Amino acid sequence: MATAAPRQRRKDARPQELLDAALALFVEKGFAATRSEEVAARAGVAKGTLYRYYPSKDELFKAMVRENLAVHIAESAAQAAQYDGPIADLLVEMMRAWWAKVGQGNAGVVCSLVMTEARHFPELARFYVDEVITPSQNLLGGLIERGIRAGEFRAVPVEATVHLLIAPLLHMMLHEHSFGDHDVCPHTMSPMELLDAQMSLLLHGLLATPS
Amino acid sequence: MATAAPRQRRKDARPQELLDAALALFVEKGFAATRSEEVAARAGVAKGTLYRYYPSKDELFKAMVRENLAVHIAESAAQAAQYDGPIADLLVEMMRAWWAKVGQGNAGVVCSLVMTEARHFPELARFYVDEVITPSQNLLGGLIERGIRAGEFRAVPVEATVHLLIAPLLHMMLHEHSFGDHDVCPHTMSPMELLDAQMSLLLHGLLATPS
Amino acid sequence: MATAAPRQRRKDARPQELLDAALALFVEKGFAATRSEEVAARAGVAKGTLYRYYPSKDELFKAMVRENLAVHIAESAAQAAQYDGPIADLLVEMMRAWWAKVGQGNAGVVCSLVMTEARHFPELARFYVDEVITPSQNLLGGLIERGIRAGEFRAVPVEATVHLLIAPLLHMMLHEHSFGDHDVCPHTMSPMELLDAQMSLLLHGLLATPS
Amino acid sequence: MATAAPRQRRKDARPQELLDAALALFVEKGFAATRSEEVAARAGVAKGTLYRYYPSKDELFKAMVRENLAVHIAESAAQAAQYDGPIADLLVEMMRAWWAKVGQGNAGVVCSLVMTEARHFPELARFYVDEVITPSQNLLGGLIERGIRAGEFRAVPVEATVHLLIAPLLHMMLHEHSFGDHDVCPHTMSPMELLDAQMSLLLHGLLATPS
DNA sequence: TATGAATGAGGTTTCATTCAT
DNA sequence: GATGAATGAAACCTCATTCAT
Repeated sequence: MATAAPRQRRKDARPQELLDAALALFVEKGFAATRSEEVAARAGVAKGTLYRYYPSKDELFKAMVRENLAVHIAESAAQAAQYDGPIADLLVEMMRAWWAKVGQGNAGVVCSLVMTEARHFPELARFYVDEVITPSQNLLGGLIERGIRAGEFRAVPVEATVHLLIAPLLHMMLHEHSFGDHDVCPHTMSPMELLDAQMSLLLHGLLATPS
Repeated sequence: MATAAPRQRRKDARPQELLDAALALFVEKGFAATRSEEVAARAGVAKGTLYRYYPSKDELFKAMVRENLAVHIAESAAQAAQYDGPIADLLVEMMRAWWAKVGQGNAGVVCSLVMTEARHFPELARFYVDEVITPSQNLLGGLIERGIRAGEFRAVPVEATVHLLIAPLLHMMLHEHSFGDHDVCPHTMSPMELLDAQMSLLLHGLLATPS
Repeated sequence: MATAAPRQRRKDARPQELLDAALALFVEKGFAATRSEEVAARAGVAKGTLYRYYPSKDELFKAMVRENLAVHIAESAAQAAQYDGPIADLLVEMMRAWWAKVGQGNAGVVCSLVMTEARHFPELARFYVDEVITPSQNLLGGLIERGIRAGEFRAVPVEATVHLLIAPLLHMMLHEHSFGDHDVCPHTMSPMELLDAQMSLLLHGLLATPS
Repeated sequence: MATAAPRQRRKDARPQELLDAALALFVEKGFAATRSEEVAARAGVAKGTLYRYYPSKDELFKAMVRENLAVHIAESAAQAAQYDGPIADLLVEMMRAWWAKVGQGNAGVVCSLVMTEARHFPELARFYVDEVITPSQNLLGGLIERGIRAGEFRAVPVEATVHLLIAPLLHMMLHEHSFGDHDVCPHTMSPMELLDAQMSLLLHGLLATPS
């Protein structure tokens, strides 16, 4: 049948459409304030249909998060391995690449959402920590250690340094998520500007005359 | 009368007891998942009593936030004014003082809560931005500028630098708030260690041989 | 003591002040929508004081009704007995007197209130019927019968005629009570005009040429 | 399918079933004393179902009133226009027709209910005045004026006369509504008897010897 | 498979009434 | 007696979830 194709395509796309709708609404209004029916409506289906794909609102949330984070997991670990030049350059490159992926797409707001709703979803929190935070920290931590061993970096505390690399960007995203609307806090910096300034500062320090 | 004292002392303390109970529960379970009755119960009163003091659950939340933030507002601006030595030392001093105040007491978790629940409380978000974030940024930004003018600091972009000072600490608090329970993410660093490492890094930079 | 007098006077007046406040508020907002505390406040006392005088909101209502109706009960029966002239004149006179008493003072709105709230207060309904409605009907019915026996009136059905005398005035009061506010129904007739027109019509009929 | 019918028929009938249940309970116990859940139960559905059809208890009340009054609005105006004989006969006819419609069916108790609850529903009060009271008054008033112009009636004040036509019947209904139960006031007159007696009295007057 | 009518547990809020001071 | 803080039953309403069609 000619009509079967689009209908089938439609049906196959359902789960993704529902997850997209869920993401948009959870970001906009928060998990608790979003009703299942709204999600269904935004995905163009009826309330009952949502429950054919996800057995509860909680599971919908978790599926949405996993789906949107899964893409970015276990990606960029490889490029760090076979690299040769100065670690500082690689570090800058990786931060920029990370931001290009996370900051622009869905992953960013999903991270904000996870932090925001983590108390309701302990398993999800653990998943996020295990699959997103820890790998990222290990990746960056490994780079720092390489730089130190190579004599390129000073013998800084690795964990703190990693935190100092990650936190400003994550915080900026969460800030945008929490206060971005209501024109409450007009940003004068673009994220990339922040990133560049951050990397420059971290590498060279604030002091004019290094001791 | 001797018996009058506890009664009266009790009554006068009610609002604060309710705010304390609210803070504890909102932090523990989030705003939406906390029932008014639980707040009342934790404060040792019945459901209806809560409504004698705060006309709704929303207002209770707002009052709790304002109360806990009000203490720290408009405090530390003064000490920065009449200071003479190196700005770097003052900066380190202020960050440590800020952390001692905010990181230890209630203000820290309240900030995390505000970020977490900001979408439900637009007015509160604005209040927080106007009364907490902006003043803090101005204070630190002023210091950075003084340092640059004095030739002590390099001509770094001020806004990004301020962000780089604040974000790691705030993010650490939020991280603790979101993932701290469920022993999901055992910290190996103490906040003060992080702060020291952060300040050292920011001042001297990561590179071993400054260009 | 000099201060005892006014204080005592005050206390003695309490019950009446409470009943007055209750009347005003019940008329204004209805029984269910009036809170006990409002009644107390309007009477210038605290909530608890109200309960020293009336054991419940229901009892307060009943007391208020009885108090306001008691005055008019068993009054005017006497004047009808030793009267000599035309019954028609007496009838007109009594209706006018009744209106002057009931329509102007509190009794009118209390009647409206009783009708409005009667379903909640069965005993009160019975009290009202027994002490107000039935005596009034008997009084007027007796007059009509005297008029018929004297040949002054046609042999009309007594009960219906009594109803026709009473209903228009009661209805006008209730109408005012229900729709009087909200400038929903501007009256062009004064009650006395209505009463005169009514009596004239009832006595002489509508038809130009009596058959 | 044979089984589809009752389901569907059931669903379509829901609104009306709910309105019927609401009418019965509001009449029986008053608006404030009737709980939403009772209305639902009487209609044979659960609490939540009621709210699928009417967004609040207030709206349920208003819908019920409008539904029950809408039938009678804008009906009988026509029959008055093309009539030829004596106005008195037409008047009697119309009053009897009106009573047959209003007095027997739901409209009567609904009118009583509106008067009783009018203070809580200002918009509804206005609706009732505009759509029920005023048109009725205009209709009857027009007839009276026609009769006066035709010389059939004396030059009586129109507004008062209209009031005298309407009030006794409305008052009887309200009386029944307020005191009818509790066998508090056994009626010896049937409404039709009252109506006939009323019309006779109004037309011919009470006096035996018209002056 | 998709629908959306129906459900009812669960939450917020009100307010008549009590009682220690 | 007077007060008003405290109580908790009761009412309204929401919305996640189910299930007959």
